[in-house]
Amino acid sequence: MIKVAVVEDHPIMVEGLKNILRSDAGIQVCGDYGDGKSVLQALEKSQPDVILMDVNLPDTSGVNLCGEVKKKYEDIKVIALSIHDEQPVIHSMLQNGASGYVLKNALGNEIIRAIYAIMDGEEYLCSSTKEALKNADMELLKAIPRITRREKEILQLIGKGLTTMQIADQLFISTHTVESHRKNLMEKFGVNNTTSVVKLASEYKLL
Amino acid sequence: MIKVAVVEDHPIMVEGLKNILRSDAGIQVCGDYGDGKSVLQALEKSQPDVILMDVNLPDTSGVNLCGEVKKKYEDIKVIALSIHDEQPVIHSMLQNGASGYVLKNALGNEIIRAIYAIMDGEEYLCSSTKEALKNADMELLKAIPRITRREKEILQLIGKGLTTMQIADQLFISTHTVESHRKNLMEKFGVNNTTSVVKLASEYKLL
DNA sequence: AAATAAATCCCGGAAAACAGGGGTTTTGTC
DNA sequence: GACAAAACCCCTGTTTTCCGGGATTTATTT
Repeated sequence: MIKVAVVEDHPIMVEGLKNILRSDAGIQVCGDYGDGKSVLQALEKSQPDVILMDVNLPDTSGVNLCGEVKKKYEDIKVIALSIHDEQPVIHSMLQNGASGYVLKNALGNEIIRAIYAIMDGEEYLCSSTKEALKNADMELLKAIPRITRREKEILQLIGKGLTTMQIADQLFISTHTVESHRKNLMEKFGVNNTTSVVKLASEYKLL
Repeated sequence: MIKVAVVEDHPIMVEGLKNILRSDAGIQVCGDYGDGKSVLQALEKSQPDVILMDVNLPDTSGVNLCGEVKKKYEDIKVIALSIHDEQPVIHSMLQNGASGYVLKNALGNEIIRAIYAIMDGEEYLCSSTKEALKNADMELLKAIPRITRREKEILQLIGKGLTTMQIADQLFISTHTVESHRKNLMEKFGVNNTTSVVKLASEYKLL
Protein backbone atom coordinates (compact mmCIF):
# COMPACT_ATOMS: atom_id res chain seq x y z
CA MET A 1 0.00 0.00 0.00
CA ILE A 2 1.45 3.31 -1.06
CA LYS A 3 0.80 6.10 1.40
CA VAL A 4 0.16 9.42 -0.31
CA ALA A 5 -0.17 12.85 1.28
CA VAL A 6 -1.80 15.71 -0.59
CA VAL A 7 -0.61 19.29 -0.19
CA GLU A 8 -3.00 21.60 -1.95
CA ASP A 9 -4.89 24.67 -0.89
CA HIS A 10 -7.97 24.32 -3.06
CA PRO A 11 -10.50 22.11 -1.29
CA ILE A 12 -12.27 21.25 -4.53
CA MET A 13 -9.01 20.10 -6.02
CA VAL A 14 -8.28 18.07 -2.91
CA GLU A 15 -11.68 16.47 -3.25
CA GLY A 16 -10.97 15.58 -6.86
CA LEU A 17 -7.54 14.18 -6.08
CA LYS A 18 -8.76 12.07 -3.21
CA ASN A 19 -11.55 10.75 -5.32
CA ILE A 20 -9.17 9.73 -8.06
CA LEU A 21 -6.67 8.17 -5.70
CA ARG A 22 -9.34 6.27 -3.82
CA SER A 23 -10.24 4.50 -7.03
CA ASP A 24 -6.90 2.73 -6.97
CA ALA A 25 -6.59 -0.16 -4.57
CA GLY A 26 -2.86 0.15 -4.10
CA ILE A 27 -2.95 3.76 -2.96
CA GLN A 28 -4.01 5.18 0.35
CA VAL A 29 -4.41 8.88 0.99
CA CYS A 30 -3.02 9.42 4.46
CA GLY A 31 -3.77 13.10 4.78
CA ASP A 32 -4.27 16.41 3.08
CA TYR A 33 -2.78 19.74 4.01
CA GLY A 34 -3.61 23.22 2.86
CA ASP A 35 -0.24 24.84 3.42
CA GLY A 36 3.44 24.20 3.95
CA LYS A 37 3.50 24.65 7.69
CA SER A 38 0.89 22.05 8.43
CA VAL A 39 2.50 19.43 6.29
CA LEU A 40 5.91 19.97 7.91
CA GLN A 41 4.27 19.53 11.29
CA ALA A 42 2.52 16.38 10.21
CA LEU A 43 5.71 14.90 8.82
CA GLU A 44 7.30 14.97 12.25
CA LYS A 45 4.82 12.36 13.39
CA SER A 46 4.59 10.12 10.35
CA GLN A 47 5.86 10.07 6.84
CA PRO A 48 4.04 9.11 3.67
CA ASP A 49 5.76 7.47 0.72
CA VAL A 50 4.71 10.15 -1.70
CA ILE A 51 3.64 13.77 -1.42
CA LEU A 52 1.52 15.30 -4.13
CA MET A 53 2.49 18.91 -3.84
CA ASP A 54 0.88 21.95 -5.38
CA VAL A 55 3.48 24.43 -6.54
CA ASN A 56 1.45 27.45 -5.45
CA LEU A 57 0.73 27.48 -1.79
CA PRO A 58 -0.51 30.26 0.42
CA ASP A 59 2.38 30.37 2.86
CA THR A 60 5.37 29.23 0.83
CA SER A 61 6.26 28.14 -2.63
CA GLY A 62 6.22 24.49 -3.60
CA VAL A 63 9.82 24.93 -4.65
CA ASN A 64 10.94 25.86 -1.17
CA LEU A 65 8.70 23.37 0.54
CA CYS A 66 9.97 20.58 -1.67
CA GLY A 67 13.54 21.48 -0.82
CA GLU A 68 12.81 21.50 2.88
CA VAL A 69 10.99 18.21 2.83
CA LYS A 70 13.70 16.48 0.85
CA LYS A 71 16.39 17.86 3.14
CA LYS A 72 14.78 16.34 6.20
CA TYR A 73 13.21 13.24 4.72
CA GLU A 74 15.13 12.23 1.68
CA ASP A 75 13.13 9.05 1.15
CA ILE A 76 9.83 10.80 0.62
CA LYS A 77 9.12 11.21 -3.06
CA VAL A 78 7.55 14.46 -4.17
CA ILE A 79 5.34 14.91 -7.19
CA ALA A 80 4.76 18.51 -8.14
CA LEU A 81 1.28 19.47 -9.21
CA SER A 82 0.99 22.70 -11.08
CA ILE A 83 -1.05 24.75 -13.46
CA HIS A 84 2.13 26.22 -14.89
CA ASP A 85 4.29 24.71 -17.54
CA GLU A 86 6.95 27.39 -17.37
CA GLN A 87 10.38 25.92 -17.75
CA PRO A 88 12.01 27.71 -14.85
CA VAL A 89 9.32 26.52 -12.47
CA ILE A 90 9.61 22.93 -13.64
CA HIS A 91 13.35 23.10 -13.52
CA SER A 92 13.44 24.55 -10.03
CA MET A 93 11.10 21.90 -8.70
CA LEU A 94 13.19 19.10 -10.13
CA GLN A 95 16.36 20.69 -8.82
CA ASN A 96 14.81 20.80 -5.40
CA GLY A 97 14.27 17.10 -5.42
CA ALA A 98 10.86 16.56 -6.96
CA SER A 99 10.59 13.18 -8.68
CA GLY A 100 7.63 14.09 -10.82
CA TYR A 101 5.87 17.02 -12.38
CA VAL A 102 2.26 16.77 -13.42
CA LEU A 103 0.18 19.60 -14.77
CA LYS A 104 -3.23 20.11 -13.32
CA ASN A 105 -4.87 19.74 -16.67
CA ALA A 106 -3.68 16.15 -16.66
CA LEU A 107 -6.14 13.31 -16.51
CA GLY A 108 -6.69 11.56 -13.24
CA ASN A 109 -5.01 8.34 -14.24
CA GLU A 110 -1.90 10.26 -15.17
CA ILE A 111 -1.44 11.01 -11.51
CA ILE A 112 -1.82 7.38 -10.58
CA ARG A 113 0.68 6.45 -13.28
CA ALA A 114 3.04 9.07 -11.90
CA ILE A 115 2.80 7.64 -8.40
CA TYR A 116 3.60 4.13 -9.51
CA ALA A 117 6.37 5.29 -11.79
CA ILE A 118 8.21 7.19 -9.12
CA MET A 119 7.73 4.39 -6.59
CA ASP A 120 9.66 2.30 -9.10
CA GLY A 121 12.43 4.83 -8.85
CA GLU A 122 11.68 6.54 -12.12
CA GLU A 123 11.23 10.22 -12.73
CA TYR A 124 7.81 11.07 -14.08
CA LEU A 125 6.94 14.10 -16.18
CA CYS A 126 3.54 14.43 -17.77
CA SER A 127 3.39 14.83 -21.51
CA SER A 128 2.84 18.60 -21.52
CA THR A 129 5.74 19.05 -19.15
CA LYS A 130 8.00 17.03 -21.40
CA GLU A 131 6.80 19.14 -24.29
CA ALA A 132 7.64 22.31 -22.39
CA LEU A 133 11.14 21.07 -21.60
CA LYS A 134 11.88 19.59 -24.99
CA ASN A 135 13.22 22.54 -26.87
CA ALA A 136 15.43 23.75 -24.06
CA ASP A 137 18.69 22.15 -23.19
CA MET A 138 18.87 21.62 -19.50
CA GLU A 139 22.25 23.26 -19.21
CA LEU A 140 21.14 26.66 -20.37
CA LEU A 141 17.89 26.52 -18.50
CA LYS A 142 18.02 29.16 -15.85
CA ALA A 143 16.47 28.44 -12.55
CA ILE A 144 14.32 30.90 -10.71
CA PRO A 145 16.67 33.35 -9.06
CA ARG A 146 17.00 33.14 -5.34
CA ILE A 147 16.09 36.57 -4.04
CA THR A 148 16.42 37.83 -0.52
CA ARG A 149 13.62 39.02 1.75
CA ARG A 150 14.54 42.61 1.21
CA GLU A 151 14.78 42.23 -2.51
CA LYS A 152 11.35 40.68 -2.58
CA GLU A 153 9.99 43.55 -0.55
CA ILE A 154 11.44 46.06 -2.97
CA LEU A 155 10.29 44.04 -5.93
CA GLN A 156 6.73 44.21 -4.66
CA LEU A 157 6.88 47.94 -4.18
CA ILE A 158 8.30 48.38 -7.66
CA GLY A 159 5.44 46.25 -8.93
CA LYS A 160 3.03 48.61 -7.26
CA GLY A 161 4.45 51.33 -9.42
CA LEU A 162 6.41 53.21 -6.78
CA THR A 163 9.53 55.08 -7.79
CA THR A 164 12.90 54.60 -6.17
CA MET A 165 12.36 57.67 -4.08
CA GLN A 166 8.95 56.59 -2.86
CA ILE A 167 10.31 53.20 -1.93
CA ALA A 168 13.20 54.75 -0.06
CA ASP A 169 10.79 56.94 1.88
CA GLN A 170 8.55 54.05 2.73
CA LEU A 171 11.31 51.74 3.92
CA PHE A 172 13.32 54.49 5.63
CA ILE A 173 16.41 53.70 3.61
CA SER A 174 18.31 55.81 1.13
CA THR A 175 17.51 55.94 -2.54
CA HIS A 176 20.98 54.59 -3.19
CA THR A 177 20.16 51.44 -1.34
CA VAL A 178 16.99 51.00 -3.31
CA GLU A 179 18.97 51.43 -6.49
CA SER A 180 21.45 48.82 -5.37
CA HIS A 181 18.66 46.35 -4.79
CA ARG A 182 17.15 47.22 -8.12
CA LYS A 183 20.51 46.62 -9.73
CA ASN A 184 20.94 43.29 -7.97
CA LEU A 185 17.47 42.19 -8.99
CA MET A 186 18.19 42.96 -12.62
CA GLU A 187 21.40 41.03 -12.39
CA LYS A 188 19.83 38.03 -10.69
CA PHE A 189 17.11 37.89 -13.30
CA GLY A 190 19.59 38.41 -16.08
CA VAL A 191 17.80 41.38 -17.60
CA ASN A 192 18.55 45.05 -17.91
CA ASN A 193 15.46 46.87 -16.87
CA THR A 194 13.03 46.70 -14.03
CA THR A 195 10.04 46.05 -16.23
CA SER A 196 11.46 42.70 -17.27
CA VAL A 197 12.25 41.86 -13.69
CA VAL A 198 8.65 42.47 -12.72
CA LYS A 199 7.37 40.47 -15.64
CA LEU A 200 9.57 37.49 -14.85
CA ALA A 201 8.88 37.71 -11.14
CA SER A 202 5.21 37.69 -11.86
CA GLU A 203 5.58 34.67 -14.13
CA TYR A 204 7.52 32.85 -11.47
CA LYS A 205 4.92 33.80 -8.91
CA LEU A 206 7.46 35.68 -6.85
CA LEU A 207 5.28 38.71 -6.46
CA MET B 1 -33.87 19.28 -9.76
CA ILE B 2 -31.33 21.93 -10.72
CA LYS B 3 -29.37 21.10 -13.84
CA VAL B 4 -25.76 22.23 -13.61
CA ALA B 5 -23.14 22.25 -16.33
CA VAL B 6 -19.46 22.47 -15.48
CA VAL B 7 -17.00 24.35 -17.71
CA GLU B 8 -13.50 23.71 -16.50
CA ASP B 9 -10.37 22.50 -18.19
CA HIS B 10 -8.72 20.71 -15.29
CA PRO B 11 -10.04 17.16 -15.11
CA ILE B 12 -9.09 16.80 -11.48
CA MET B 13 -11.04 19.91 -10.65
CA VAL B 14 -13.99 18.60 -12.64
CA GLU B 15 -13.79 15.39 -10.67
CA GLY B 16 -13.83 17.31 -7.41
CA LEU B 17 -16.73 19.50 -8.46
CA LYS B 18 -18.85 16.62 -9.66
CA ASN B 19 -18.18 14.76 -6.49
CA ILE B 20 -19.27 17.69 -4.39
CA LEU B 21 -22.37 18.38 -6.46
CA ARG B 22 -23.39 14.72 -6.48
CA SER B 23 -23.61 14.85 -2.72
CA ASP B 24 -26.57 17.18 -2.99
CA ALA B 25 -29.86 15.57 -3.90
CA GLY B 26 -31.34 18.65 -5.53
CA ILE B 27 -28.53 19.10 -8.02
CA GLN B 28 -27.82 17.17 -11.15
CA VAL B 29 -24.65 17.61 -13.18
CA CYS B 30 -25.76 17.44 -16.78
CA GLY B 31 -22.38 17.72 -18.42
CA ASP B 32 -18.84 18.96 -18.22
CA TYR B 33 -16.89 20.79 -20.88
CA GLY B 34 -13.22 21.57 -21.14
CA ASP B 35 -13.43 24.68 -23.29
CA GLY B 36 -15.69 27.43 -24.52
CA LYS B 37 -16.40 26.00 -27.94
CA SER B 38 -17.73 22.68 -26.71
CA VAL B 39 -20.05 24.27 -24.20
CA LEU B 40 -21.51 26.64 -26.80
CA GLN B 41 -22.14 23.65 -29.05
CA ALA B 42 -23.80 21.71 -26.28
CA LEU B 43 -26.03 24.63 -25.37
CA GLU B 44 -27.63 24.53 -28.79
CA LYS B 45 -29.13 21.17 -27.93
CA SER B 46 -30.09 21.62 -24.32
CA GLN B 47 -29.68 24.24 -21.65
CA PRO B 48 -28.83 23.77 -18.00
CA ASP B 49 -30.13 26.04 -15.27
CA VAL B 50 -26.69 26.94 -14.04
CA ILE B 51 -23.20 26.94 -15.53
CA LEU B 52 -20.21 26.73 -13.23
CA MET B 53 -17.62 28.46 -15.30
CA ASP B 54 -13.88 28.61 -14.83
CA VAL B 55 -12.52 32.06 -15.61
CA ASN B 56 -9.38 30.71 -17.27
CA LEU B 57 -10.09 28.52 -20.22
CA PRO B 58 -7.80 27.29 -22.94
CA ASP B 59 -9.65 28.75 -25.91
CA THR B 60 -11.32 31.86 -24.55
CA SER B 61 -11.64 33.80 -21.35
CA GLY B 62 -14.45 33.14 -18.97
CA VAL B 63 -15.31 36.81 -19.27
CA ASN B 64 -15.98 36.53 -23.00
CA LEU B 65 -17.67 33.18 -22.74
CA CYS B 66 -19.97 34.42 -20.04
CA GLY B 67 -20.96 37.36 -22.18
CA GLU B 68 -21.71 35.15 -25.16
CA VAL B 69 -23.73 32.68 -23.17
CA LYS B 70 -25.81 35.36 -21.52
CA LYS B 71 -26.43 37.08 -24.85
CA LYS B 72 -27.91 33.95 -26.35
CA TYR B 73 -29.48 32.35 -23.32
CA GLU B 74 -30.30 35.01 -20.84
CA ASP B 75 -32.04 32.62 -18.46
CA ILE B 76 -28.98 30.51 -17.79
CA LYS B 77 -27.29 31.61 -14.61
CA VAL B 78 -23.51 31.68 -14.59
CA ILE B 79 -21.31 31.21 -11.55
CA ALA B 80 -17.71 32.16 -12.11
CA LEU B 81 -15.09 29.91 -10.60
CA SER B 82 -11.66 31.39 -10.29
CA ILE B 83 -8.34 31.29 -8.57
CA HIS B 84 -8.06 35.05 -8.91
CA ASP B 85 -9.54 37.55 -6.54
CA GLU B 86 -8.41 40.55 -8.53
CA GLN B 87 -11.05 43.21 -8.57
CA PRO B 88 -11.02 43.88 -12.29
CA VAL B 89 -11.53 40.22 -13.08
CA ILE B 90 -14.41 39.92 -10.66
CA HIS B 91 -15.91 43.12 -11.90
CA SER B 92 -15.63 42.12 -15.55
CA MET B 93 -17.31 38.79 -14.90
CA LEU B 94 -20.20 40.39 -13.08
CA GLN B 95 -20.56 43.00 -15.78
CA ASN B 96 -20.77 40.24 -18.32
CA GLY B 97 -23.72 38.73 -16.59
CA ALA B 98 -22.30 36.32 -14.05
CA SER B 99 -24.61 35.84 -11.06
CA GLY B 100 -21.97 34.50 -8.76
CA TYR B 101 -18.24 34.50 -8.18
CA VAL B 102 -16.62 31.78 -6.12
CA LEU B 103 -12.91 31.38 -5.57
CA LYS B 104 -11.41 27.99 -6.07
CA ASN B 105 -10.09 27.94 -2.57
CA ALA B 106 -13.68 27.94 -1.37
CA LEU B 107 -15.10 24.96 0.43
CA GLY B 108 -17.30 22.57 -1.46
CA ASN B 109 -20.49 23.53 0.28
CA GLU B 110 -19.91 27.14 -0.64
CA ILE B 111 -20.52 26.15 -4.24
CA ILE B 112 -23.73 24.40 -3.37
CA ARG B 113 -24.83 27.43 -1.39
CA ALA B 114 -24.01 29.60 -4.37
CA ILE B 115 -26.11 27.48 -6.69
CA TYR B 116 -29.16 27.63 -4.46
CA ALA B 117 -28.70 31.32 -3.82
CA ILE B 118 -28.61 32.29 -7.45
CA MET B 119 -31.53 29.99 -8.26
CA ASP B 120 -33.42 32.13 -5.78
CA GLY B 121 -32.51 35.11 -7.87
CA GLU B 122 -29.80 36.37 -5.58
CA GLU B 123 -26.27 37.30 -6.50
CA TYR B 124 -23.69 35.19 -4.74
CA LEU B 125 -20.14 36.20 -3.96
CA CYS B 126 -17.95 34.05 -1.76
CA SER B 127 -16.50 35.62 1.33
CA SER B 128 -13.03 36.23 -0.10
CA THR B 129 -14.55 37.84 -3.15
CA LYS B 130 -16.61 40.16 -0.99
CA GLU B 131 -13.48 40.95 0.93
CA ALA B 132 -11.67 41.80 -2.28
CA LEU B 133 -14.45 44.09 -3.41
CA LYS B 134 -15.09 45.70 -0.06
CA ASN B 135 -12.62 48.50 -0.02
CA ALA B 136 -13.37 49.60 -3.55
CA ASP B 137 -16.49 51.43 -4.44
CA MET B 138 -18.05 49.85 -7.47
CA GLU B 139 -18.20 53.12 -9.34
CA LEU B 140 -14.48 53.65 -9.44
CA LEU B 141 -13.71 50.01 -10.02
CA LYS B 142 -11.97 49.74 -13.30
CA ALA B 143 -12.59 46.81 -15.55
CA ILE B 144 -9.82 45.13 -17.48
CA PRO B 145 -8.81 47.68 -20.07
CA ARG B 146 -9.63 46.96 -23.67
CA ILE B 147 -6.37 47.26 -25.53
CA THR B 148 -5.86 47.27 -29.26
CA ARG B 149 -3.88 44.78 -31.30
CA ARG B 150 -1.08 47.23 -31.71
CA GLU B 151 -0.99 48.10 -28.07
CA LYS B 152 -0.84 44.46 -27.17
CA GLU B 153 2.02 43.99 -29.58
CA ILE B 154 3.92 46.83 -27.99
CA LEU B 155 3.06 45.63 -24.53
CA GLN B 156 4.61 42.27 -25.29
CA LEU B 157 7.78 43.82 -26.62
CA ILE B 158 8.02 46.01 -23.56
CA GLY B 159 7.57 42.90 -21.46
CA LYS B 160 10.49 41.33 -23.27
CA GLY B 161 12.59 44.17 -21.98
CA LEU B 162 13.01 46.11 -25.22
CA THR B 163 13.43 49.85 -25.06
CA THR B 164 11.29 52.29 -26.98
CA MET B 165 13.94 52.61 -29.64
CA GLN B 166 14.31 48.88 -30.12
CA ILE B 167 10.57 48.50 -30.42
CA ALA B 168 10.41 51.31 -32.96
CA ASP B 169 13.12 49.64 -35.01
CA GLN B 170 11.44 46.30 -34.90
CA LEU B 171 8.01 47.55 -35.91
CA PHE B 172 9.33 50.08 -38.40
CA ILE B 173 7.61 52.97 -36.67
CA SER B 174 9.03 56.01 -34.96
CA THR B 175 9.98 56.14 -31.34
CA HIS B 176 7.38 58.84 -30.91
CA THR B 177 4.67 56.45 -31.91
CA VAL B 178 5.91 53.85 -29.49
CA GLU B 179 5.91 56.45 -26.78
CA SER B 180 2.35 57.37 -27.62
CA HIS B 181 1.27 53.78 -27.29
CA ARG B 182 3.16 53.48 -24.07
CA LYS B 183 1.36 56.56 -22.85
CA ASN B 184 -2.03 55.21 -23.89
CA LEU B 185 -1.32 51.92 -22.17
CA MET B 186 -0.47 53.69 -18.95
CA GLU B 187 -3.65 55.66 -19.21
CA LYS B 188 -5.83 52.66 -19.95
CA PHE B 189 -4.39 50.81 -17.00
CA GLY B 190 -4.65 53.85 -14.80
CA VAL B 191 -1.01 53.79 -13.74
CA ASN B 192 1.95 56.02 -14.36
CA ASN B 193 4.78 53.79 -15.34
CA THR B 194 5.32 50.94 -17.71
CA THR B 195 6.38 48.52 -15.03
CA SER B 196 2.92 48.64 -13.48
CA VAL B 197 1.32 48.20 -16.85
CA VAL B 198 3.30 45.03 -17.43
CA LYS B 199 2.53 43.75 -13.98
CA LEU B 200 -1.19 44.32 -14.37
CA ALA B 201 -1.25 42.95 -17.90
CA SER B 202 0.43 39.83 -16.70
CA GLU B 203 -2.05 39.50 -13.86
CA TYR B 204 -4.94 39.89 -16.25
CA LYS B 205 -3.36 37.34 -18.57
CA LEU B 206 -3.05 39.89 -21.33
CA LEU B 207 0.53 39.07 -22.08
C1' DA C 1 35.99 32.39 14.47
C1' DA C 2 36.06 32.82 9.68
C1' DA C 3 33.77 33.17 5.66
C1' DT C 4 29.90 34.18 3.03
C1' DA C 5 25.80 36.53 2.08
C1' DA C 6 22.69 40.31 2.94
C1' DA C 7 21.65 44.89 3.60
C1' DT C 8 23.06 49.26 3.72
C1' DC C 9 25.09 53.59 1.72
C1' DC C 10 27.65 56.57 -1.89
C1' DC C 11 28.75 59.05 -6.66
C1' DG C 12 28.26 60.98 -11.48
C1' DG C 13 27.23 60.71 -16.17
C1' DA C 14 24.38 58.65 -19.84
C1' DA C 15 20.20 56.85 -21.36
C1' DA C 16 15.67 56.18 -21.12
C1' DA C 17 11.03 57.03 -19.70
C1' DC C 18 7.38 60.36 -18.45
C1' DA C 19 4.24 64.34 -19.00
C1' DG C 20 1.64 66.98 -21.75
C1' DG C 21 0.77 69.21 -25.33
C1' DG C 22 0.06 69.03 -30.85
C1' DG C 23 -1.76 66.76 -35.51
C1' DT C 24 -2.71 63.23 -39.80
C1' DT C 25 -4.14 58.96 -41.97
C1' DT C 26 -6.22 54.47 -41.95
C1' DT C 27 -9.63 51.26 -40.65
C1' DG C 28 -13.83 49.62 -39.24
C1' DT C 29 -18.80 50.13 -38.23
C1' DC C 30 -23.35 51.91 -38.42
C1' DG D 1 -20.85 57.87 -46.73
C1' DA D 2 -20.29 59.62 -42.15
C1' DC D 3 -18.26 59.03 -37.90
C1' DA D 4 -15.47 57.15 -34.45
C1' DA D 5 -11.68 54.81 -33.09
C1' DA D 6 -7.30 53.19 -33.93
C1' DA D 7 -2.81 53.84 -35.46
C1' DC D 8 0.36 56.83 -36.64
C1' DC D 9 3.57 60.94 -36.21
C1' DC D 10 5.94 65.15 -33.85
C1' DC D 11 7.91 68.30 -30.07
C1' DT D 12 10.19 69.95 -25.50
C1' DG D 13 11.37 69.74 -20.99
C1' DT D 14 11.69 67.06 -16.64
C1' DT D 15 12.22 63.06 -13.97
C1' DT D 16 13.74 58.60 -13.32
C1' DT D 17 16.28 54.76 -14.23
C1' DC D 18 20.50 52.53 -15.66
C1' DC D 19 25.42 51.66 -15.49
C1' DG D 20 29.92 51.86 -13.84
C1' DG D 21 32.31 51.75 -10.31
C1' DG D 22 32.82 51.92 -4.99
C1' DA D 23 32.52 50.90 0.69
C1' DT D 24 30.67 49.52 5.37
C1' DT D 25 27.94 47.11 8.63
C1' DT D 26 25.15 43.39 9.99
C1' DA D 27 23.39 38.66 9.81
C1' DT D 28 23.95 33.77 8.58
C1' DT D 29 26.22 29.72 7.90
C1' DT D 30 30.04 26.63 8.32
